[in-house]
Amino acid sequence: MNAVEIEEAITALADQPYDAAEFPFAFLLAFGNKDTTIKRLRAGSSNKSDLGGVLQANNIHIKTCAEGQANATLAALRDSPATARAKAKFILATDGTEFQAEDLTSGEAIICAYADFPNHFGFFLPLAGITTVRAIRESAFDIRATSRLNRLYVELLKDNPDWGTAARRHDMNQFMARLIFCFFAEDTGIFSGDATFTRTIDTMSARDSSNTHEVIGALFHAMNTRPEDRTAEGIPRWADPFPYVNGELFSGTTEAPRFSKIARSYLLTIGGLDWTQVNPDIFGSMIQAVADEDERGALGMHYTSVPNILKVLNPLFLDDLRAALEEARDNGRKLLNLRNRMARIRVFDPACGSGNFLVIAYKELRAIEAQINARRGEADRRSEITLTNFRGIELKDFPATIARLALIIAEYQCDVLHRGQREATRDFLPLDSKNWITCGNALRLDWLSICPPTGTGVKLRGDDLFSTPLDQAEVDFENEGGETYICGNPPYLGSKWQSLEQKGDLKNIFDGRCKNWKSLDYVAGWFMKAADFGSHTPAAAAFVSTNSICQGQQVPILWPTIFGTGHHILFAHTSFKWANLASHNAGVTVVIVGITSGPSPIRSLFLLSDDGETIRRETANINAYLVAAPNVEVQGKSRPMSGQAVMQFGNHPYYGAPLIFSVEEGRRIVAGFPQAADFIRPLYGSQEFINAAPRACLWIADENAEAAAAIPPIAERLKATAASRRAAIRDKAAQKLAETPYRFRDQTTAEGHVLVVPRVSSENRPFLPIGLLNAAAIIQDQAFALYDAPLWNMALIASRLHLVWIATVCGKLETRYRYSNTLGWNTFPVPPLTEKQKSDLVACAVSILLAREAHFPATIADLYDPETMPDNLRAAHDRNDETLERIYIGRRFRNDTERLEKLFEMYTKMTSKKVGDARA
DNA sequence: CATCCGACAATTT
DNA sequence: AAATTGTCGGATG
Repeated sequence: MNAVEIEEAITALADQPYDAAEFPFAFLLAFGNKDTTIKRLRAGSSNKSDLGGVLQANNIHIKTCAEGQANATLAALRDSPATARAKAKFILATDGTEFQAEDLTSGEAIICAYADFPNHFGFFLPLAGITTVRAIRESAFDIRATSRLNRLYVELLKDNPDWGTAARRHDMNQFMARLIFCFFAEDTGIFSGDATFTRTIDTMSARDSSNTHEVIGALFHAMNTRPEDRTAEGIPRWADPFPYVNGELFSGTTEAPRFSKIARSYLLTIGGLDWTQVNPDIFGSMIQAVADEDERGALGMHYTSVPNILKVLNPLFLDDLRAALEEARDNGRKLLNLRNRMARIRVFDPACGSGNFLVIAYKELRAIEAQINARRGEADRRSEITLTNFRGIELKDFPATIARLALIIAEYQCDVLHRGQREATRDFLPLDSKNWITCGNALRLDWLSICPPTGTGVKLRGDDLFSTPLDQAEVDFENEGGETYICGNPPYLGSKWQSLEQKGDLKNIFDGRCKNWKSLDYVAGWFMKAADFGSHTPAAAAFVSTNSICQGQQVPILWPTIFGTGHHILFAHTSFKWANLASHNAGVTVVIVGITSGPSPIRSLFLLSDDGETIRRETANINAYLVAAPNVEVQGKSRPMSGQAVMQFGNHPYYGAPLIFSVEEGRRIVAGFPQAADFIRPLYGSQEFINAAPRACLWIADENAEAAAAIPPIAERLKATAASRRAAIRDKAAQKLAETPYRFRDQTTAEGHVLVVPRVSSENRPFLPIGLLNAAAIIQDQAFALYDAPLWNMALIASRLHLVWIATVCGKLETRYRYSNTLGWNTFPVPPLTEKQKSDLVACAVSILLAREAHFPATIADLYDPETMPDNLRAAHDRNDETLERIYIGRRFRNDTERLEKLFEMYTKMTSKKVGDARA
């Protein structure tokens, strides 16, 4: 169960009549325990309670009690020896009126009315195993509110299908945003004491809900009408206490959808929540799920945590402002200059979602400004930082609407925090009517018109007029001498997952500027647009991105193009795993890259140390691989550049899954038809090689096709292969291969021996897996093969030097090594080798093989486990490295940094010489 | 023809 | 549930 489902379940539980006997079980059920677990607890077999309650080991001790006994019961639970013995994390006591609980690990306690306990569900989330993401526990309110709003949204659309159509979706979204604003306003004092939004709806609308929409409509109408115009507009007297809000939020239609009885009661419940607790950055990111079928249930999928947002914003500009604040000390003049500078900083998020980057940036700037004002003795001064300087583009209407609202709420909260409730309320209404969040396709819109450069009057112009309502972003606003910072977390989509439209977006940006742009990730578009923006006006940009744009094939496509615009990498954060609110937190490994065309003599590279700490390193340059080294982009080559043997891609089955089977299956076939033995060979991909567990495959030469097909179990598999190839109707290559179902697409084998290199393998091993197999072995496409290659090639691949190269210039699968013949092997710089050097290396390779042999039948995975790697094997690798590195520089390298430096240097020399040759 | 990628995916601990 | 570690398909060059 995810957090939303749990919230729904315990809300339902609290709504039911209290049943003392059932409560503990219902409670545990709501937190996602399986029926069988509950059954066992009921039966008593797993119930460890010594007080007649319910005690689930390692989790919680619950006891219901007589009226008024909750406090005493909680004390008894705390003192119970069974609680300690079963290592309970929580204790809980309730009499159906009062509810008490304690987190025994932290000592945190809850005492509340029984009906209110769902408000504290975040407290108990560890019961459901949701502990890793702190933000969830700390934003229990946001989850509750989101989940309720979602139910209201769905209910309203059910009764008002026309509001769900494309034409009215915006009205619907704006309606929801207005509701949220009103809930927030009535709880935080933005509305005066008489303007109680929820209670007014409750009392003025009929219980049968028939006129709810009219009451809400009247309230919205009032909020869109100046006090002096209200009589003329016929605003009812009971709507009069509500202030004029405007701010575009209430302009346009004030019509409301019709409410069913259920929808009305949802509305009143949501209004009853304590909206002072809303956290705009978290709420905003979660609420996207409210209006999006795809994201519903996968709540918070694109949630960017505050620490991650700060990883972008701090090095981009906040650190610099804080340093300036530090430097200004109490110097009034300097403080004033800094405040003036900050008032003209623009933050632009061209993939803003519901605006959490903008909200955090705004809050941080306000915090710095508050310090300036405090030092200048102007603590309650009105802020110079205007919301119009926080701009965004968002594709979807609902998040775009919410982003504006989130900023408005953030502004109010900052005013309360830094200037006090009274000042905040006095200056808040009416809202500014300008729209500074544009709904549209960021890759098609002209960023210069959304953030016009200083001194010029660029008008908004969308490249695609149909997806860009022209009136949306007409904020004429020039920012003389101001700084612009672009930031965000745009969507990532690998080249073959993109829709035609998305491909078109990239074509629009990259076509004619670089070749092979079709292989770029969708996120590359944002970097390129940011670079183009920065070429027109001073700016710096930093995005969270999938790490693949800084790896392998994308590097030589994207980065020379970006560097060509005069940009460089200002700071970067190397790969770290993405974390979101989903309970199993799979997904993606990301980097953060900041670029600018301005001066930046010192550049910051952030890395995660082994114990998870972020380390900052200052360097003169950061290259496209996010390495502190000169710019190099390694271009794949189809032939080795330095005299290595040819490395081939393994044999691709190409829809030939039926050609592959287990070794046991192979034995069964041979047992029935001994003549089949001639056509069955051991098969090795990555896994099979690393774990010394080959599979079997059919391996049939053209001239044996008929003989093989005469064997029934083989014939069956050939038929299946032909069928699966024919089924790939759009793949021409597959259609052709259907005519030769007895063979893999490729059919290459060795004469004597073959060297195998897995395509993907764990990054935890100290050396790359490489091995020697006899000629019978078939290498499948999951591994590379060097057929009959001299063993000194193996010495190269087994070296630390080669691992460093592969780890840097090849792609990765998340952080796994992904070997590539074109990118990594063919480009690997090797000095010319003498026969003596070759035979020395062969000896090294042989001694590695012999060292492994001594541990037979240990697999590569066993032998190269960093914890348990045998000493003799380590020694053999050490000799290999010693021998090879002496060939390179006449001594051992000091460390991997030096190894990489040398390899990059050799590569640069190697490739620039090629260019020279071409000219000559 | 050859190959590089996956807001991953399957398996183990 | 978290940690570990590499399949498989197929568009792209």
